Amino acid sequence: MASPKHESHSCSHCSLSDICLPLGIDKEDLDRLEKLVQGSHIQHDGDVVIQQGTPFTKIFAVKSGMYKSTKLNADGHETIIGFHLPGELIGLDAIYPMEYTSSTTALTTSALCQLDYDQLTDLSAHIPALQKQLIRLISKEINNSNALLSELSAEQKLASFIRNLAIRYETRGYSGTELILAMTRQDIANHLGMAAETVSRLLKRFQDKGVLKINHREVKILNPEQLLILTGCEAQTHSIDTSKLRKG
Amino acid sequence: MASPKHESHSCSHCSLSDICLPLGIDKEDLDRLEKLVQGSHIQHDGDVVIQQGTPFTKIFAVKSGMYKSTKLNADGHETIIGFHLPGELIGLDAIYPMEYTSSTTALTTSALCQLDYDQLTDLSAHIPALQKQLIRLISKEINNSNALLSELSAEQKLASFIRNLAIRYETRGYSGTELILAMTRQDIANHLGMAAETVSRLLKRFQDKGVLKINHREVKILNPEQLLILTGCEAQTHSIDTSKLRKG
DNA sequence: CGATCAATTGATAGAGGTCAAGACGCGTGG
DNA sequence: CCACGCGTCTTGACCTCTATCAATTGATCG
Repeated sequence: MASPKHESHSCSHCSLSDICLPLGIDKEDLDRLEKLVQGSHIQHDGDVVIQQGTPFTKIFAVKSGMYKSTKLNADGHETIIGFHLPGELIGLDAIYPMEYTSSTTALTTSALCQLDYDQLTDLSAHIPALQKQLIRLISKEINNSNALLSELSAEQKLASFIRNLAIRYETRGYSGTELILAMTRQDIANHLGMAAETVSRLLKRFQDKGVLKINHREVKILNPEQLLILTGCEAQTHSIDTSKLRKG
Repeated sequence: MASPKHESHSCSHCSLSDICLPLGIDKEDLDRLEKLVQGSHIQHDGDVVIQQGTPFTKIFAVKSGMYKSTKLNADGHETIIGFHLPGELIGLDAIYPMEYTSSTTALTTSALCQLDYDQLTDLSAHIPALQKQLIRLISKEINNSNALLSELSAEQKLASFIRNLAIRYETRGYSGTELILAMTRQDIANHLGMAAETVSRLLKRFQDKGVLKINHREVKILNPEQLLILTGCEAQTHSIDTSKLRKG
C-alpha cells in the first residue's frame, strides 16, 4: 500500500469532475487536459506532499481523504491555513509568489492528482472555458480565506468550522450530517486560533446541548438548525429580536 | 472637485502601471487594454462604490486615496475584510460567485479605474501575458487573505497591520515611515477583530515605547525594527533564544 | 503490557471586551 | 469669534472568556 501508485486515470470518469477543473469542456479538450494530469498518488497519515518554500510547478487536486496546509510564519509559529477535501485544489496561492507558501500533509490515507501549471496555462490559453474555470476557482479561494475573518467567539468559530466541513462534504456527495474529523483537536484549535482544550470543552458543550453526537473523531450533527444558531447566525424560521445583535 | 470626472487616461502614463495589470505587455496590446478601461472616477469620504450582492461586472483599480471593503455576514455583523491602496485591484473575489461579496466605500477623496471583466477576459484570451498577470493578481489576493489567520495577540495583529500598510505604501512609491490612517480606530479594530478601545490603548503603548509617533490619524514609524519585533517576528540582527517561542 | 500520543477535565490567571465617562477636534450657526 | 453639538478618540473600572498549566483518562501500537 505504501508505494505511490499511478493508477490509470480519466477526468471524464472521475466522480469529482463536476467540482474540479473540467467544467463545460468538450470531449476533445478534455482529452488534452487529461494528458497533463498525473493520476492518483497515494499518501498516508503524515506524508508531506508539498514543502513550503519549494518552487511552484504543480497544482494538486484531492481525490480522496484529507490534507492540511500549514504555514510556518516568520515568528517560528505554525498555522494551519486550511484543510482540503476531495474535489478541492491545492496550491493556487502559490501562483503569485511562484513558490509554495505552505506545506501540505496527508491526514489519513489519501489520494490526489497532479497538474503541471505551465501546461495548464498553455492549454487554458487555447480553451477559454478552461481559462474561465481556472480563474473562477482561484477567485473562490479568496472567499474561503476571507470566511475566517468575521467570527467572534470561540463557540461561533468552532460551530462555523463544523458546519463548513459538513456543507463541503455534502456538496461532494458525502453525508452532510455525519462526518469524520481526520485532524486532531490540536489541529482544529490551531486553525481556528484557540487552545485545544477549548475545542474539547466546546465540543462537549455542543454535545450537552444535543447539537452534536461525538464519538472520538466521528461527529454526527443532530440539530443542524441549532448548529447554525451557534455560528452566530439567527434561525430564519421565526422572526428575530434584532435589537441585540453583536456589536457594531 | 465633486463631479465624477472622466479624465483622459492612459495606462502607459499611469504611475501605477508597474503594479497594476499591464505588466510585460507590448504597445499594441496595451492600446487594446486601455480601450476597456474607464478612467478616473472620483469619490469622497463615505461614497459607496460597490454594493454587496450586486452582479459582478467590473474590476476596479485604485488610482489614489483609500477604500474599505465591508462584508455583511449572515449574523448581521459587518466585517471589514480589507483596505485598498493605490495600485490595488478590487473585486477579484467576486469572480467566482458572480456577485460582489462585499461593499466598497471611499475613506477619503479617492479615484479609481473600472475594467469590464468580460472584455478583460476576452482580451486576456488573446494575450497570454495578460492572462498570466490576471491570474497572478488573483492568486496574490489569496495570500493577502491568509495573512490575518496567523497572528495571535492584539499587539501582534496591530503591529502587523501598521507594518503591512507601511510596506504597501512604500512599494507604491510613498513614504514607508510616515503614513495616514484614513480609517477610524473602529474600522481598524473591526478589521483586526478587536475592540476600538484596544486599538487606542495599543497605539498609546507603541508610542510610549518609542516605536511610533502618533498625531491623530498621522503615524510616523520611529523604530521599524522594534515594530517588526512587536509583530512577533524576532529581529534578525542578533541571534535569538528560540527556546521560548510562542506555543506549538 | 507499558509507552506514547490524543483527548478530557479542573483550577487559575491574564488578555482583552464591555460599559461608562470625559476629552478633543471640527463643522455649523448665531 | 465663540458657543454648541456631534462624532471620534481616549481613559478608567470591571468582568468575562479563554489561554495556560497540570493531572488524568483513554486509544493505539509495537
